[in-house]
This record gives sequence, C-alpha cells and structure tokens, in this order.
Amino acid sequence: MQQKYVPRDIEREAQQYWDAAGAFRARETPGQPKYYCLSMFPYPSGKLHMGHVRNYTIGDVLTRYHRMKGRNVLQPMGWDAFGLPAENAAMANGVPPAKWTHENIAYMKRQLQSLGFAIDWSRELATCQPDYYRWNQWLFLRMLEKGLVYKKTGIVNWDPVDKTVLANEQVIDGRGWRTGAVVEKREIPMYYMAITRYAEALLAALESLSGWPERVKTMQANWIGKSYGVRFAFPYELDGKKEKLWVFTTRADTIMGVTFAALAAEHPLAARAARDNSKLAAFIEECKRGSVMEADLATIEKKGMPTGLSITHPLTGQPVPVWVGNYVLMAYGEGAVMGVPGHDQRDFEFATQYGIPIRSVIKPRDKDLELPLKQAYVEYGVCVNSGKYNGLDYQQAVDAIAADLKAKGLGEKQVLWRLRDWGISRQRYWGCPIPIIHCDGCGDVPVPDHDLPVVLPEDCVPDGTGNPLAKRTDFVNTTCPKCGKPARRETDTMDTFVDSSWYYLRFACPDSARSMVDERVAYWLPVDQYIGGIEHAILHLLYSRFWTKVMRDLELVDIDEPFANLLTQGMVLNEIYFRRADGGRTTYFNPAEVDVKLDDAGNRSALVKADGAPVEFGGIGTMSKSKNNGVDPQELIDHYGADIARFFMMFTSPPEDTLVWSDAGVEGAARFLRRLWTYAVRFERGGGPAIAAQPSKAARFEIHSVLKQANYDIGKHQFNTVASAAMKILNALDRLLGVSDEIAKEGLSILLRLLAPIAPHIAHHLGRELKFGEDVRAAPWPEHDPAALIEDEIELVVQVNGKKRGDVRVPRGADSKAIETIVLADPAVQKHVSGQAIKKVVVVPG
RNA sequence: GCCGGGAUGGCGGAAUUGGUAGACGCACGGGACUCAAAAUCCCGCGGUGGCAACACCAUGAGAGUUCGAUUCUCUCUCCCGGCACCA
Repeated sequence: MQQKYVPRDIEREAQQYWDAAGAFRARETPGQPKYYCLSMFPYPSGKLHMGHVRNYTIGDVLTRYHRMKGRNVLQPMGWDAFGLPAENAAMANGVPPAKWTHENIAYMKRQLQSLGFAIDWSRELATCQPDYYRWNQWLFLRMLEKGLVYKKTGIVNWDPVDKTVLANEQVIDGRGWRTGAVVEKREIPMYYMAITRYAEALLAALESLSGWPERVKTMQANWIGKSYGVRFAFPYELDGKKEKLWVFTTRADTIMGVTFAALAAEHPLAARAARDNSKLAAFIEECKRGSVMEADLATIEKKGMPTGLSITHPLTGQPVPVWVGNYVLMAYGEGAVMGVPGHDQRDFEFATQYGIPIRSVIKPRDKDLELPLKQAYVEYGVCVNSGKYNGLDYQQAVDAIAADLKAKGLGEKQVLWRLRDWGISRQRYWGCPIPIIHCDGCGDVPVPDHDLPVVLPEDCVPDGTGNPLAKRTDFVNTTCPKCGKPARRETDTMDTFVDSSWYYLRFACPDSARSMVDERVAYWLPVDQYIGGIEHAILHLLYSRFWTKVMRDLELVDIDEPFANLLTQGMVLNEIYFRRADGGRTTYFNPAEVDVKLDDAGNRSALVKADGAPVEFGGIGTMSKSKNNGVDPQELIDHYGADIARFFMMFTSPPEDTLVWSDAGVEGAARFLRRLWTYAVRFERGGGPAIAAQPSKAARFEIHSVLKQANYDIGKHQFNTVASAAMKILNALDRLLGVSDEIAKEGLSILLRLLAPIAPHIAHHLGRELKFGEDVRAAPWPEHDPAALIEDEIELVVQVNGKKRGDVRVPRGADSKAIETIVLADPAVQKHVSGQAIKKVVVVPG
C-alpha cells in the first residue's frame, strides 16, 4: 500500500473500476424496492459551478447510501440544453448554438465524471436532441386536441434586451428574470397551455406532498392564489344600449358601502370614456406607462380621474360614479373594482384624495366605530347601515347578498385564481419548434404525427436581429398537410420550461422510440428524491406537476405527482472583498487574492496579496461574477481531488442551509482523509504501539454509539453529522489502535462504509487494500450492534434543584431505591442537600 | 401587510426530540519534532471570579409550564426567503 495519499491516482483507479464493472447501470428489477434519485439537470453553460457540485454531491450521497441499503437505485443525468445563453454566446463568438452547447456538454460531463458520481450515463439525454423534443411536439399536439393548448393574442411581457416574450413567472418586480431589463407590454399572438384548468388540482394535491418542504408548498399555494368571492355587475346604459360592468370582490358583505367604481387604465370602458375626453385619454396613457413599473406600483400615490359615466348599484339602484384608478390591475379579476372606502384601505386613500363619500357599513361586534373614520375598517364584523342585511355577520351577509344578486341575474359566488395560463411561445431560435404550419387557405394546421419531429436546423448563427429561423427559407417554406399548397412553418419555439417539465419521465426509458414514455415509467416513477435549488420552487416544479397531471389524464402515466420527496439545497456563499476608488468605482478582489488574519477576538484584517495594501470586507454573499468571489470547482478538484471536495461540501453545512466557502475548511477535510490514510497504513502493517489501552468493551461502545447516531442523522439527511461521525470513529480508533486488531478492524470497516457515500474513492481503495471486500459500494450499510451499547455500569447525572451537582456510576439495572442511596452518599451531592429535607426524588431510568 | 423559516462560542455547526449546552471541525494560543520552515503530533480554548478545588452567569429579549427548557406555550425584537395596490 502506498505510504502517501494521492487522491488523483486512487480516484482515477476507482473510476476505471466502476466504469469497467458498469457499476451504476440501473436495471428494472421487479420485486426489488427501487430508489429513483434525481438532481435537477444542469444548463450546459460552459463549466460546473460550486452549486452544481453541491447539488450533485447531495444526490450522490443519497444514491450510494440507498444502494448500500439494498435498494435498486437509479441516478440519471442529462442536459437542459435549449436556451438563450447559447444564442448570446453565438452572437459573441459567431459559433452556432448547437456546437457551443455540445462542446459545453462534453466538458461538463467530464467534470461530473471526475467527481465520481454514481450516474447511469447510458440514460443521458439532452433536450436539444430531436428524439427528445419530438415528444414535446407530440404532447403539444395532444394538448391542442384537448383544448389544453390554444392560441390567443394578448398583452405579453416583452423583454427589450432578449427581444422575447416572458411568462408572468419570468417577470420579477417588473423586470426580466434573466436580463433585469424593465419589461414592456406588447400584443403578440402566442400559444398558451391551460394550466389554470388544473389550478384546483395543483393546489389540492400540495397537501399530499408530505415529503416537500413547507415553504415550497406555501410558495406554490400563494402563486396559485385561490380566493373566494362574488362576481357581480353594475348595470348601465351607454350609446342607447344596456350594458354591465363586472367586478369581483372578496368582501361582498361591504357592498352597501359602495360609493364609486374604479377601472384599470386598460379597461375597454375606460377607452370608450376617453374617446371624447382628451384629459382622460392622457391620464390613461400616463397610467399605462407607469403601470409597467410594478415595483414602484406598491408605493406610488393613488391617482384617478372621473370618467363622467354613472352606473347603477345592483342592490340599492343608486347611481355610482365611475373612475379610472391607477391602482386597479387589468390582469386580475375583471379589471374593475367596486370602491368601498369605509372598508378597504386603498379605496379609503383614493376617496379621501378626491372627496368621494365614505360610508361605514361594517362595525365590530362589541362596539361602535369612531366616526369619521381615520382609516378603513378592514376587519370582519357585522353589517350596519345596510338595510335588510343589518346585523348579519360576514358569512351570512355574503350568502344573502350573493343570493339576491343571483336572483336579479347580476352576479354569483365565484372562485378567483391568481394563476394565469402559461404562454409558451418564444421568438427565439434555440428551442423546440412549435409543430404548426400556417396555410393561407386552411389557417393554422397541426403538423401530422408522422411528420414529427419538426427538426430545428442546427447551423444557424443568430445575430441579434430577431429570430434567425424566420430567415431560413428551407425551414419556413413547406406545404400544407391539409391542402398541399405552399405554406409557412411557425418559427416560434417553446419556452425551455417545457423541456424540463417531463425529462424525469424520459430517464426511465430514454431509448423509447415509438412512444413518449413506456411501461418502465411505472417501475421507476415517482422520483423518490428530487434535489435542486430553491429558485425553482415555483416555475419548474409547478410546470412539472402540471405536465404530470396532463399526462396522467392522457393515460400516459399512472402517477398524480412526479416528486415524492424534495430537498432544496442551500446556496454556496463566499466572502466579498473590495476597494472603493476616489471616483466611487468599486473593485472586487477574489478572496483567493486576499490574505485574511483573524485575531483572538475574531477581528478581521485583510490585505491584497499582490500589493500588501488593505481591502474592505464586504460581508458574505452568493458566489457571483459581479462580486468576483467565485471559486472554480475544477481548481478544487485539480488541487485536492473529488473526495476532499465532496467531503468538505457535506461536512460544512446541512444540505438545506447556505454553505460558506472556506479554504481552511477544505484543508480540514483534506487533513481528515490524510489521517485516515495514515491510520490505514499503520493498520495494514499490523497495529501500532498500544497507548492507554481501553478495555475492548468501551471501545466497541464508543464506535457503536457514534454509528447509531449517524444512522439517525442520515435518515434526516443531516450529512454534516454523518461526516463528523466518520471523524469521531477515526479519533476513537487512533486512541485505541493496538488494543485489539479485531475491534480496530471492525471500527475501520464501519468507518469506510459510513464514508463510502461521501468520499467513495478512498473508501473503495482502502476497502480493497485492506481486503475488507471486493467493493465497498456493494457492501451492506453498517448497523449498530445493540449488544455493544449495553454497559455494566451507567453514568447518571445528578441535579439538585435543577442544577447539575455531580455524576455517579451505578450498576446497569439498579432500581430507583438503590440509585437514590448511591446518589445521596455522593459527597458533591451531600454538600448541596446537607441539612435539608428532600422533597422529591426523580429517577430517570437508564 | 400576509405567509414560511431562523437566531446557540471568534467562525461553520451539534445536542439521542424535555435530562451533563457547545459534539465534530475551523480559527486562535502554548508546547514537541526541525538548523529553519512546512507537514505531523500533544495540550488549552463560552464568559466572570479564583493559585486551585470550585462557584456564578450563559442558547436573540421577557414571561410561563416543569424536579429539570436550546427543545413546549405566550409576548416582543431582529434576520433570511416568498407573495403583494390581488379587489
């Protein structure tokens, strides 16, 4: 055995061994419990970042652990290969996105392999492959047949930098999620998936997801946004026609307090009123411009303008003035609201500003409101000043009012959802073509199944001026499948979230040529453990749940939910160092370029290595280019090897917490594995000098106690303490070596198996060198020996008046009476009870 | 504002689900080895007082339940994440 631990050598050797053995090939084995462990597949951006390494290490630990526990494990890997960065890179370098993507995939695959992940590469897929995305197109057509896909012209979010449409989910605070550019509104014809038809199902099923983090479920529930209320109409006459203005409210009990109605600037009635009112038209234009800035919307002043129109209160018959208000959203509800200043704070502010009457129609059950109101009273209460509804509570009033409105044909109870249908058309080249042909005679014609896939030409180089597909006449020009006359292909491609909405199903049967999925899905799905970043809590996870339900209803799969358990790993952070020049420009220094000194009290002083001058500490933040605080995983792997990188990742923080990068921490992980190696060398030579020999019983007790705890921890996915258990066992062995080869061997064997999921290469290598077995990967997971935990004597801690006053050793199985006698004889205890009567004695058994 | 999650040494974090708070590691201090350094090994390391034995204080703050609370209950403060003029 080598004297020195050289990770590079043993890691290459172990990887070759696994490779030759086909060790990670997953086969459907009916009868054997399966474990499908999936990490969110990466976008092939160029090279792995630290977040990937963490994500995939967590997945690999679980994969290897469950393999050792006897499960039939599948851990696949693929590539989320369509997307904008490929086009941006193409514009910068003149390389076709396809070439760029494939090169990145090749490089990143080598990186993943060098980390020793137990991935079944025979199932590898990339979403840019025609035999993958043809099924996007196929399911799109099925959904089209079912009316789950439809075409609609609507107001969409337009990202002026990427020149593309964004889904609502891709707009964050009024800005594009990728570019950060302020989003504009445009009208564009596009295809939608009717996810709202599944709103109820998606919301209801959240309850069944007991293996999901609470906060992810909450985020999804908020996003779906179910509210119960009443949709009703104000009748009015305009241009000699009887019309209705519809609104939605969750507070129908306040309807008798309506003193105005307000329209969104985009509301058709607002446009009608502005026709002969130039001041109003100007105001509407101003609102439309302003309303793009959603981030500011929350803070801007309530503004409005009367339309001059009047509508009729549906219950009282009184006239109600109609305003346009900058705080009314066209996209939610009806784009118009009833104004109840007495009981809605926004309406209150609006009414106060414009001198609109404020009516109080709700009061607390046990007292009267102080009038005039200083702010809206928004709590539930009982109706007053409300005619026949006086005295009713919230629910009674809503029921009665809804019934009366229904009787008049002017409204009824309605459930309203925040969730909107999913617009999937993208005016981009590098994505899955939408399988539609536009024919002047026949309209929009679906591509027949036998013509799928519609293959994306791979040699385009986008130049930033719109979609290059539109310029490819060989792609665009085709014939109509219906009439055979010349026709044009749709050049929009699908949102890349479509690609990732079902890849986890395809991994079960990546070679299925005749169908989207086959019977192997029934064996592997649902995914037993899904692992990925919290940033996908809404978009990707909601779309995937939606697709699963659609495919279930098309009888393609028989599961309701795709992911039984979800682990959202924390982000990887690093320190930030910077200097601010006189001009105010900030220069960031990578922490690797900075010498940091900490004194006893933890005070930090930092100098740039290059010039020896001080830098400012900017706190801890996510690794990013802009803060220049990233660490390249490749450097870590090159310098320390995969095991040390993996061990550091697992040891430093629990998987769901943020992980702060630390060079010293990596060094600590390296130190441990080197110590383990050194110990193994000594063990192989036949034990070392017997130092402070403990009885073997105590040694086994120590090892098996640690093991028991480690098993409890790994069940909670608390891998940091599992790693520390490995360290504790090594510490114990180090102290005990020479006591008995039998126990040293048992301890070392446990240690290597405990370590195998985290640092598989060294565990594999040492296991073979020490002849513990052919392959630690296939060894049984260590379980503690209960017999080892039975002691002849146990230590008891003694408290007097709630304070620890000593400890005593008593024989195992001593009864309370005997224990009491021993404890009271203890001098330390005596000191604290002397001369006083003992009121109560509590003995905790064991 | 609403919803969710947090707060433990100089730092990352642990505490067998109410029973010795600070495991394991990092940093730091002291020592051994060395011509020297690195590596390695040994010792110390929450705070205050004390030569020491030991005592007191201490898990964001305050109360409560309990023989006993980091853990359970209530109130509050702060931090992180999500949602939000959502009618």
